[in-house]
Amino acid sequence: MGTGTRTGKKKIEIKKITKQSSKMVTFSKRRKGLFKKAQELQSKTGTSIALIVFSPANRPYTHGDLSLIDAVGGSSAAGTAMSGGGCDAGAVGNAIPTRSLMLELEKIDVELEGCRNLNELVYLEKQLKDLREEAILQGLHMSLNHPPFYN
Amino acid sequence: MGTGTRTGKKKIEIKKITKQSSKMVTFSKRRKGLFKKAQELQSKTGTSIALIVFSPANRPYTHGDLSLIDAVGGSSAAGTAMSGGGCDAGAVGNAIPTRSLMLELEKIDVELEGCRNLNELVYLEKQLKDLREEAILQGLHMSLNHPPFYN
DNA sequence: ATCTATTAATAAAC
DNA sequence: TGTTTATTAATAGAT
Repeated sequence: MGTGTRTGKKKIEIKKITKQSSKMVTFSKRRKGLFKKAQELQSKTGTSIALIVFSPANRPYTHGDLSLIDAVGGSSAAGTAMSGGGCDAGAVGNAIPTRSLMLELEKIDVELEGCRNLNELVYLEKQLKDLREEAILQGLHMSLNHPPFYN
Repeated sequence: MGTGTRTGKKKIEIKKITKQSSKMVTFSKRRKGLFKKAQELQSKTGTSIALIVFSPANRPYTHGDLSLIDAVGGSSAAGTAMSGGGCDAGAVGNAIPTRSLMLELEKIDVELEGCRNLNELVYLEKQLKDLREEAILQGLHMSLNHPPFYN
């Protein structure tokens, strides 16, 4: 340890990432790892999984059968191109169930996060309200119809 | 001890996963690990995740913002740390500790996820607005980072 | 449930 | 971007 500049690996620290570049790298690696874990769980126990992860760039990555989420949460359950798959879908752009609602919601969410003044906040709240209202008008059930959760 | 009966962990064992009980144990362990990974990914990269896992007994376990899919929830709070934002008026120490604010936000978030009708949604939006408004009045930066989970 | 040998994940460097 | 590797974390099998 005493010989000055030694190129080598440092110890791993679990902390929040601040650098954007590092964040992207970490996201890629860990997203891959998470999906692998999910797949292993399915394989070993024969269970079903639905998983969505939004990248820092706000792109959705999916794994498993997203219709399961519809079954549990009661969203619009739109038919999808990838219907009921069971494998990694990778980046899917907007080709996911309830895609338009999700994207609108995510937009609001992102805006909220960057909100730095009240006017913007009020505007975003209104956006959120409108979105949900529209969802109901479209026949989206607001109530959850599922067995008890165990988290 | 070459021939005696030795209790202890075997190094190599041909695994047969046919027992139901073993499957249950494995599911419990790995489900926990998977959720932890998801939490870490959220925490480190500030991204949003929705995750559902069905147990062998067909019970749903959820993690993250399921509401992202099934309706309105949000508050996934991917934050670009406190870059940019304008400064507040004068040197006012954080009258509202960031931690307290985080906790309030988290409460709202939880409520939103369980929101089942519009009235509740509107109420929660108001709660969110009030919270943020108060934060500004207290001289707190509006660029919030989220506390996705507490280990 | 706790423990631990072994494997897998991964942060940093290249 | 991908590869390597030191180190940490996850976990299967046993108690």
